[in-house]
Amino acid sequence: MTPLDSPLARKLGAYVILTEAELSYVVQMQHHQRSFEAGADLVHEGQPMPCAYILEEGWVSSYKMLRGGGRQIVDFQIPGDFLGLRSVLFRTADHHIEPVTRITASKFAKADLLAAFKSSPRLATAVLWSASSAEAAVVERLVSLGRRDASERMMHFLLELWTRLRLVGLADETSYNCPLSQYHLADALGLSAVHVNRILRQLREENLLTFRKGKVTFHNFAALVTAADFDKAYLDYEQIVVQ
Amino acid sequence: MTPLDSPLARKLGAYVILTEAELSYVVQMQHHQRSFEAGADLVHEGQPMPCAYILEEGWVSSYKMLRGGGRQIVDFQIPGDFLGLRSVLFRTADHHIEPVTRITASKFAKADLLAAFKSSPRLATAVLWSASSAEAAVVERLVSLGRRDASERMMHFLLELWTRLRLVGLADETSYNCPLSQYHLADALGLSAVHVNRILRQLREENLLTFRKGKVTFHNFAALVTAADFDKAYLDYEQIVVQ
DNA sequence: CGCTTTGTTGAACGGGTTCAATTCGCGTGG
DNA sequence: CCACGCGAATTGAACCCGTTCAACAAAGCG
Repeated sequence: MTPLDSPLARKLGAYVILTEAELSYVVQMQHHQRSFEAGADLVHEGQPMPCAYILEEGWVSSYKMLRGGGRQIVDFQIPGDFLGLRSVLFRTADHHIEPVTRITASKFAKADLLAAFKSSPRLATAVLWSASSAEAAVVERLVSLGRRDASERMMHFLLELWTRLRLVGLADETSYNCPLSQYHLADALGLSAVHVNRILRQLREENLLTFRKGKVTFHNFAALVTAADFDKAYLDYEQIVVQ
Repeated sequence: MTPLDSPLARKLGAYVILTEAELSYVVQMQHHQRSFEAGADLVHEGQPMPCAYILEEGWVSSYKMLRGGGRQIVDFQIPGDFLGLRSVLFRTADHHIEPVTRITASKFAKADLLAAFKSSPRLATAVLWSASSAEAAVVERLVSLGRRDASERMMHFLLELWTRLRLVGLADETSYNCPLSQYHLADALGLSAVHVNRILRQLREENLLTFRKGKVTFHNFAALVTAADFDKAYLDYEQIVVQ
């Protein structure tokens, strides 16, 4: 694997310029690959988790279950994201982690990460930055659930996914492949699957975006960004690259 | 100030057993006290923030504004919590920070914190743990906004506040003082102030809890925990104490 | 003591849910 | 190759939780 094949290296490289040595360190951390089937819980809430993973391929969801059987998806992970980074620090996971598709991920131990941090503070900064922007995305979702209507939530969410996928080279100018079902969207956005369907139809009819057969396509970017009240700072991520 | 007077020392001490030296280090970090008036923005979104604070007294809210004028409160901070810890790492704050009451807080620089971390890894662990459980609380609120109805949200939120206040000695067995207005509750829980009022009346009439004149009182703890689907693990925080 | 903020209550409205039925896509086995 | 089965998508209709608008009471404060 070369740094260009590694979504994580691409992402970290977008935050901080990394040296050859740092890049190869990152790549080297990903040699222990393994694959998991869609739907099979990777981590079960309350279960101890001694190690974490770097997601290489496929999509994952992190969610919490409620007594009544309801489900709230907290976040999705895409290639280059960490799985269970928090759980490494603590004894047990505080939510479920389940692949949305078949995935491949590389395992690493707490010690590996700490060693990497020790050898390169800049690498540590990049990882922290990445973790921090994942947290910011969760906060942005909180804002959506609290104060945005269904249509705004959907647009905002699909735009946010686009910026994240872009960072690892998995989206082009106006579209990306997205394996999420309408049930996934519903459980992430705090809506019913039925209403997700209606909203998607509405957005399609308004010629704003299309989500069909696993592919999201934006038809009017400017209108979407405005209607969703999407923070344009996200769009400038690529300009973070400090050479 | 002694460790017992310091909410932060109390909280960290609940996570990890700290030595005399570590405790005094924590106390020493809080010598640079200053006070702020209620309502005056401490940090404005997008504004650079070179240093952070430890909240000593009073309550603070962190929130995001929406284009339409709506507000979503992301979290409240109580004594012992950090203000703008994240903003220290990054250049700019990603949300507003505003005192709910008149507060006193002690300033510290990024370097102070890093020095503390270097001198005591256990202190670092405790701080990270504390930051991490704040994040977990935000996730729990996300779940509330996505999948719980107004009554459950309210109960869950007031119970969560209780556990946090307990940790710093600001709540007794069944009650605590709470300076939040119904507007604050509304903006934190994604409800309208009118509906917050109705829900509080309902909870009072059902003899579950009372929130009047700045004081929250629980009347039936067991029923509340069940109705709110509140994770009892939170209640066992005091038992976390690992040496 | 008036003024502003906060709390309280009623009535009408509406976004989103729920229930139910139908269709579509697709892998599987006869 | 086609029928079957099953999960996902789609659509309609009734309902309901929470909002909005509006008015008023209470409490805090200079």
